[in-house]
Amino acid sequence: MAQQPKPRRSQAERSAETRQRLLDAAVTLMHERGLAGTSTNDIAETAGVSRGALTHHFESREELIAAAIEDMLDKVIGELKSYATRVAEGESSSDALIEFLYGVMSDRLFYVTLEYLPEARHNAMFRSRLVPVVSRWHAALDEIWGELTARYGMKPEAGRDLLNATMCLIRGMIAQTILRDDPPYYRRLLDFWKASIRAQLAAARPERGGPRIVTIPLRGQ
Amino acid sequence: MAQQPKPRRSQAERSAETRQRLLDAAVTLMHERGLAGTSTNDIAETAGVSRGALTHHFESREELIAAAIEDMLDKVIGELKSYATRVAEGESSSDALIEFLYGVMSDRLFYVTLEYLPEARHNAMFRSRLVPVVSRWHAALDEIWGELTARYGMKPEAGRDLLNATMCLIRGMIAQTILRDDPPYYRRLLDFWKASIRAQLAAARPERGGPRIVTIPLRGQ
DNA sequence: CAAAACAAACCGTCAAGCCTGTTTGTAAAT
DNA sequence: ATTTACAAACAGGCTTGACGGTTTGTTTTG
Repeated sequence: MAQQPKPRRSQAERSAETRQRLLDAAVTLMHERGLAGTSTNDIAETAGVSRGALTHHFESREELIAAAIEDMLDKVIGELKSYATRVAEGESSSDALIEFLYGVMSDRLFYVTLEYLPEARHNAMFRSRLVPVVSRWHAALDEIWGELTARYGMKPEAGRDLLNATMCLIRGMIAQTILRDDPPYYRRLLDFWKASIRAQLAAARPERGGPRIVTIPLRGQ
Repeated sequence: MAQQPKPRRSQAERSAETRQRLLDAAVTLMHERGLAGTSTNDIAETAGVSRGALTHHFESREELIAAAIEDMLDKVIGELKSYATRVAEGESSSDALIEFLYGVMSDRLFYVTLEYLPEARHNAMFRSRLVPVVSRWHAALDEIWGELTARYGMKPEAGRDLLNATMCLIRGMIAQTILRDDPPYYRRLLDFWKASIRAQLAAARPERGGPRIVTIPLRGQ
């Protein structure tokens, strides 16, 4: 009942906002109802625009979904790059970084990923559409992890192994949460992993040239 | 053009075979075309039976899919139990066991799992329908892994952490293969992990009661 | 600066296709 | 003969992409 919110936005503004509302709605619905449970109708409704507007902005449902995923990933890449500076300045331990990555992935990112992975697997067009963003995402991960391992004088190549293992572990954990609801299980696993990484990083410190010896922290008691 | 294959099978035989053909077709199609790309029509056609036969055996598409998943899992559980005896008799190293698990998961199991995880996440009925089989699957994993860790005198609790990490890593790796086609990446990661597990098991050998020290194998050169 | 011409954004309906579950009918086993 | 297994036709619902029409903003012209 206030004044009508029509401060004469420019075409570009109107267009950008509508487009963004559609992208956000698509990601939200993919997360909440799944890709299969998300029709273009649902997306338009959630975005608060007509289905006509949706078709005006996106050639097909597939293109909208892909654009929404790209948008989501680009935002997360932004968060990552911002966190990376903190890591570079030594303000983040490996423990904190791992928690950060798990947080980012389990917030929405990997659940949404699980929604579209099947489509990506069976639809080559869709998959190629996503490859560039995914590469940017991987590059951002390499970058932030490189900041960490560099501090420990670890060779980039060896560091990347730790990153890949860490990310795959996190992916697997999140997939597992769907059929196994057991928070302590995941807490414990993540703590175990943080300790492993800590040990590996410590072992990389180039102090003596001899064989690398490291104490493995006790787990689970 | 041979003789007609109608040696007067019993009802139970006819029924069981048709049912099995449907289950097999469902799993095959889930793997090849994805869950979303698999209609009951497709399943009946692939199974070589009519859609009427399908509806006769399964109340709904959802029930058929669930039954197919259960069947697939039960078969894999069988393979696992059979391999477990080999482990118990010391005929399998940790390296071999990890390769075996990766092989089982990446053959079809986890790709099919990725197909139905979204449905399981959003459909509570479907999820509860699967929980019992999934529990049996986890129990079989615990059993086979227990055979291994017991040989090293590792406490079951600590051993389970290694199993969970191993399985989650494998899950994450397989999910990753969809958007990143890079066999050396996965080969390297798995080798890295086998070495880690080897070291952890060796460290668990109860020789001295002192702090556990273990050499970390060099990676990547 | 004002009006006209144009372009872009947006809306709502329609038709075609597909898919699932139901119902009705036939063959095979007990 | 009766029950079970299977087959085929049917009906209803949902979804997507297409299209004609309307509103809003931008550019050109007098």
